[in-house]
Order: sequence, then structure tokens, then C-alpha cells
Amino acid sequence: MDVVRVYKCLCDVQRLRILNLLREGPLCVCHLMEILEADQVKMSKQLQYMKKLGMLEVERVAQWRIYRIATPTNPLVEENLRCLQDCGPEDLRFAEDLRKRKEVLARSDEGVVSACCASCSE
Amino acid sequence: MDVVRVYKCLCDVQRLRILNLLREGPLCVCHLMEILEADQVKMSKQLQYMKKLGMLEVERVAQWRIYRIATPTNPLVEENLRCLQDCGPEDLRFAEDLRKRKEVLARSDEGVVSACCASCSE
DNA sequence: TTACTATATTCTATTGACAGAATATTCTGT
DNA sequence: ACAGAATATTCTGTCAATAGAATATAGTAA
Repeated sequence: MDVVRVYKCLCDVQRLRILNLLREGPLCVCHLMEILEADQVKMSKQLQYMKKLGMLEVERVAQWRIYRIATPTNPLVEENLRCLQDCGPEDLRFAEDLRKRKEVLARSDEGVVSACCASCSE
Repeated sequence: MDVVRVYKCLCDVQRLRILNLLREGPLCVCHLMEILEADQVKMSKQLQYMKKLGMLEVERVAQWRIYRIATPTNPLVEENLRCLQDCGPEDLRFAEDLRKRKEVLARSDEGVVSACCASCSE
């Protein structure tokens, strides 16, 4: 995956937010949708876009698709995602999203929301 | 300049090459054209594009326009440009361009090529 | 003034990204 | 086989980016 492809993935807020979440561990589409409050089609399209560029990998588990950042991890990608945390108050969304991620995963463990994909984020 | 804008600038090879060169010091348009073997209009357009996004600054010296990376330098930008050097053999162009830059500037000092902009790259 | 050099802008056509609506596919549970 | 859940694809319209050709501007040199 060449440099330009990496940046093409990074130059959209929605994609940045997705990557920021996946950096903490794999997630299925429904969890991503819930955390980012995005609609299904938009989410799916962004995921396909990044998959085509080689940024993401999918694994099929029962009826879910678990997305993760492609391995081996590209150092350039890793470094940039790391930066999202301290990129200033101009954008708190990234930290916010991570908080929400924990919440959603916890509720999912308790079976409160669709207890989908036990395989999410480990 | 927010994160997404930075990545928008970085997601094109030509722009990456320009930034990689400017990282070493300011350059006028004609030098950029020569080093990158690009035509004038394309070059000018890319420069305007990045200027609009706040990535570049221009200074007018006689009939030349000297472009530089906007100050204060954005740490995210700096970090990513630094990476271009060691981003693998997949793209040698960046190192290559820097070599050519020295060449062109040297010839320019000797007045062999248009001895434009003494102010270039210091 | 005229011609020239360096650079920018405008116009047109093409392509790529993104949104919304509708629909399709695939797996699971019954 | 059928219904429902999770996810993907297709179609249409729109807007941003990119290319090529032509032209404009502004400073310099003669």
C-alpha cells in the first residue's frame, strides 16, 4: 500500500473516525454504525472504499463482518492514527468516539444491545 | 489548518513531491517546474490548491514567486514529510527529487540556468 | 512602447467521491 | 422453505478535483 493510498483514506473525517476506532480493535459493521451514529449504506461504502485501497481487512463471523486494519500494520498509518488523540481540541470527536466504543461494547457484552460478534475487539 | 486539510494536501503524488522539496527550503515556481519536470499550468494550480488550504505561503521577489511551507510548521505535516524519506523503495522519487534539487540550485548559482531568485532555499 | 519572462486564471471536458433511495445477497433461526 | 437480520451493491444526481488548451497579468529588458 503506497503512501498516496494511505492519505486518500485519511482525508475524510468519517474514515478517520472509523480508523481511529479500529485501531483499538476490530469491530463489526453494526457496532461501527452505532458508535458513529451513521447509516448503514454510508458505513458500508466507506468500508468498501478503504478495503479496496488495502487499508482494511474483513473477516466473516456468522452473519457479521468484522473489520480490522490491514496487517501487517503500516507504520505510517499507525503513526498518523496515534496522532489523532493529541491533535488539539479542534476535534474532540476522536477521544469521544473511543469513549462511546467502550460503552457500546460493554452493553453488547451484557446482551443489552444486539449481542453481535463476540469476536469484536480482542 | 485541521487534520483533514492536511491529508487532502498529502493525497496526491505531485503535491507530496512539491512539499518534500519545499521542506528543504523555499523554491520559486520555475525551479519547482524544472526539478519535477512539470508543466507550468499544472504546477501553478497545485500551488494555488495548497495555498488555499493554508499549507503554503508565497513571497514575491522581483518577477518570481517564492513558495514555502506555511509557518508555524504544523507538526503533523512535518512528521509526515519526514517519513517520505524512509517510506520504502516503492518510491524512490522523493530522494531522487532532493538530489535533483541540489543540482538545479547549484547550476542556478553558477548562472547556468536562469539565475532566478537568489532567495530560493535559504 | 514593444517584446519577453514568470506566473496565474479561465474555460471545457472528464473523472472520482459522496449522498440518497431502492434493492440485492447471505446467513440464521424456525 | 420462509422470515428476518446484517451487510453489500446498484442507480442517479451532484460536486470536487484534474487535465489540456487558451489566455491574462505583471514585472523586466530593450
